[in-house]
Amino acid sequence: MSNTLDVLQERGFVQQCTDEAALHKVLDQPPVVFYCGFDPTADSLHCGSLVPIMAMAHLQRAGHTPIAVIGGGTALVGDPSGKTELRKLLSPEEIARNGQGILAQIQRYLTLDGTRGLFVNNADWLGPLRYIDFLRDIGRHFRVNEMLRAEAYKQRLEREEGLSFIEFNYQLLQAYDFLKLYQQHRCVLQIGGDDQWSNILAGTDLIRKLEAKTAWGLTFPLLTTARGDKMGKTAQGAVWLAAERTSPYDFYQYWINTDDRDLERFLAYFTFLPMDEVRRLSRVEGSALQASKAVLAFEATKLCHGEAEAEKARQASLAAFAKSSDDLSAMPTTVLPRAKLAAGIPIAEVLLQAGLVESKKEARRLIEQGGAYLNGKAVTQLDFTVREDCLENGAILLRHGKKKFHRIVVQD
RNA sequence: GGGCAGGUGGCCGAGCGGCCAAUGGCAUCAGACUGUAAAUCUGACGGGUUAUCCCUACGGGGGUUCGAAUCCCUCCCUGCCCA
Repeated sequence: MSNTLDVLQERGFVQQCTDEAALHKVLDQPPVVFYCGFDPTADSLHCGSLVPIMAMAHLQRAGHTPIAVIGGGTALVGDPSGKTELRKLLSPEEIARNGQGILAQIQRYLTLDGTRGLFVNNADWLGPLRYIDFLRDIGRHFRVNEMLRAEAYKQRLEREEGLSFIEFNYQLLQAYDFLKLYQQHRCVLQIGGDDQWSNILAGTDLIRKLEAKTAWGLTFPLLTTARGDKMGKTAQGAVWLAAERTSPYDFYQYWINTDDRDLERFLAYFTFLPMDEVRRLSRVEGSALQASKAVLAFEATKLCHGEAEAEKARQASLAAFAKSSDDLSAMPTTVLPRAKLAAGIPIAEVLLQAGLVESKKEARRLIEQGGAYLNGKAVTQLDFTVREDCLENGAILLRHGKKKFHRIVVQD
């Protein structure tokens, strides 16, 4: 069996590593306890977080023990790494609530049963910290001149917004996390995005200084799409893992729309398909890539929402785009009272209610530009009224542009 | 604490008394082309019971003026230099 580090490397997960040869050796003897932190800045993770999650899953599959650390304490401070601006601070209540949501999502990918894997909140040990004690025990090990040289701070230092003292402390807290996890769980590896590199090093340094032990760090490349956009962001906002925020259908569509150039990387990152299969799927050319993208979309949706939801999303997608299915049930749907429809509703109103436009002015613009469709036909009249006779098989299919669909059904 | 320079629409960045809902770039959206991809071209791009009418908007508040993003006062925020 190949070493997990080789697996991660082959799949493109490794950007930097503190000591590759040594880590390779360590990972030959599972279980190695490792951790990755997640910011509870929202009640759901978005698909950018799938990179660390998948990396953790690969490590767990190889017999290692993951600790998912929810940054309940550090989120009170705010990580400046790689950020160009100061993040707004969250209340402790918000953070606690967000942590719960995130835990549920991570558990779809990892087993965190207390034995094979753990879930902890760093607020547990950061909360009770006493400032003077912390300064004396931990603070003394940090050189400010050294910290200032870290890439993570450099950007902010050079920018106009500057860097506040609270943010500057973030690195100490994250290093302290690593130390605590080492002391409590013999955790010897931290993984994270490449913007975490200096924070991770701060942790391994601290463990060396205080425990005279070696710990390792591993970072992933910061994911951007071929176009240079941040992974998981669309014009409509982030692609969330929570079904209430991004429906399985929309999640599926996100992956279907992957840029050709990203396909191979994404298959490697976001599915568990063997690399031979990944390469085979990526080798095809032209429109045949669409079928490969469908595999990516299905696999990624299956991991996040389960096979049944993935299948429904696939059917709805086929129904909308390829007409080779008639199961539209997974498509985002709005229910209207039959009486209201019988009375007639202006098309702009319907588009607005369906969430396909954000204002009536936008609806008007869309119609004027020929981008509004009702049951597959372009709507040309600005004042078109939607009535009961628009129902086809009990539903109305609205479309914004080429690929944003929404279904309207009525209820008595 | 003192001095200087700044805070403009999702971002960058012009404007410096009326012609400003605010030049330009990026992003976004639609159309054409296509493979639910990319690139390219064309158009749109604050909101409102579509009106050449109203509302909201140039860090917050107050003021001068017929009229302010533009001038004055004050508060808040940021950077640089000095302490």
